Amino acid sequence: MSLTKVAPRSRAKAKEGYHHGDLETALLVHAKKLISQNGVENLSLRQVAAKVGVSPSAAYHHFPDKDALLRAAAKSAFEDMAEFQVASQQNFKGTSALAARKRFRALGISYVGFAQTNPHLFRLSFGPYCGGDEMARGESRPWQLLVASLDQLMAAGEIHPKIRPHAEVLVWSAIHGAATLILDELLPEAALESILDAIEISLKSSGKVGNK
Amino acid sequence: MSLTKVAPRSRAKAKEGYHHGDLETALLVHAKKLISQNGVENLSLRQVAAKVGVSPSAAYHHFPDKDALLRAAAKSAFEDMAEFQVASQQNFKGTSALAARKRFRALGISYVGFAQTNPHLFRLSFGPYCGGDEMARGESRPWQLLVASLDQLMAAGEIHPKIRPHAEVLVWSAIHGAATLILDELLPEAALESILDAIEISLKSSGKVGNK
DNA sequence: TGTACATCAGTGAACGCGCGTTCACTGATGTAC
DNA sequence: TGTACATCAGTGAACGCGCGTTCACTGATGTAC
Repeated sequence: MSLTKVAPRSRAKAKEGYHHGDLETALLVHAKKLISQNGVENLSLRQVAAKVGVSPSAAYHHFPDKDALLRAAAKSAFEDMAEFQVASQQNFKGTSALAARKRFRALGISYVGFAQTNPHLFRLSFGPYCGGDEMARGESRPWQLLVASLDQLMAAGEIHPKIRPHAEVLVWSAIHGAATLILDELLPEAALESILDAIEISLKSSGKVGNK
Repeated sequence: MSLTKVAPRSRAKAKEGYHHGDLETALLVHAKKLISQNGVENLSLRQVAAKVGVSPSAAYHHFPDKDALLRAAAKSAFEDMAEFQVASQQNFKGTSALAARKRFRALGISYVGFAQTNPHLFRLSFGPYCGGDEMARGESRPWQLLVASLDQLMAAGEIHPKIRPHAEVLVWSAIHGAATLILDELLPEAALESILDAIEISLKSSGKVGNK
């Protein structure tokens, strides 16, 4: 419910031994751990506190309410996905068109892979607790990774200049849709390859379609 | 939790005046109504019963548990979307390529439109309570509408034969992703037009992409 | 048609539960002099 | 360095709440003869 934002507080690792050290981080970590096991809908503040080994009320010194913790967890999970994506790209170095395309595909495949490996965290990242603002403004890591990958594809001549401005939106939609539908078992996992092929075709073509 | 399926029971409109008449339908209708207002996460069986004007335990004569009601509601909401889509297509009759394309776009636009008009019902249709089976097998109404629209597009020469087998999957992913991301305010509503353009391009091209 | 009975869709009280949040508190840590 | 005090991150008991589900029940409806 509440719209207040999470207090920034000590981001740096506080020294251990002082009361708890860094309860905020600990709560976040364990919240994500429990969510990834049971889903957001089955998470309670008290569970998190218990897991961390702290009384239920302690959390209120770090988050105004449960919602704020969940929003922080959602944002954090989103960054986790970015890390996962970065790792998946590292096997494909170089500036060739081939390398750029392989990195691009790895980005999409890892997006879906993260969703499959961590379905509950993926669901958490989107929907009600989605931070929104920062991502809509293109400031999130996954978005930045996508922009960078498309820039490289463009530099390698794999994207038609007329299409480039719409590329992020198209790619994100198609991959996000694929991830969601595969998660819901509405599409087979194999569909992803077809989708990636189709995306590449769209990006490379001139952007003209028959008479309207 | 439970995996038991909803008892079929009297699908036909039972005569009013007998106890309740058709409590199963009434529960379903009011569950959807409440969900569309407050979201699934805020729905309780007791609320639904109260809204219908029946005791909380009455529901158990029609659904084994709350989960079963929610799954039935999810399925019903999905069919609602199909109705919404059908209505949106009716302005574009004819067998010309132009008409087929307009109907196709109307299908995508109405998908997103339904999501925006009924965000909670849209969210309900996918995710945890998604029936899965029937849709995965392509038996759901929205899927059938998509297949029909693509067949018409194909007949009108707007889809390259090599692409046709992958068309459903590509289109559904891209549109579903767009709907979800627009709902989460991660993409502007205007992005949909670009995406539809890109989809049409993909469908019409030959399916070949540079050396891999 | 009338009666006896089985079926079935409701009631309403009760259950035990875990939840988010509050409050007054405590005691460790940090700081000013 | 030592002391007095302010700050702050914890505790733990308590709150009121609405929840899903159960149970024995009731009374209306349908049915066999």
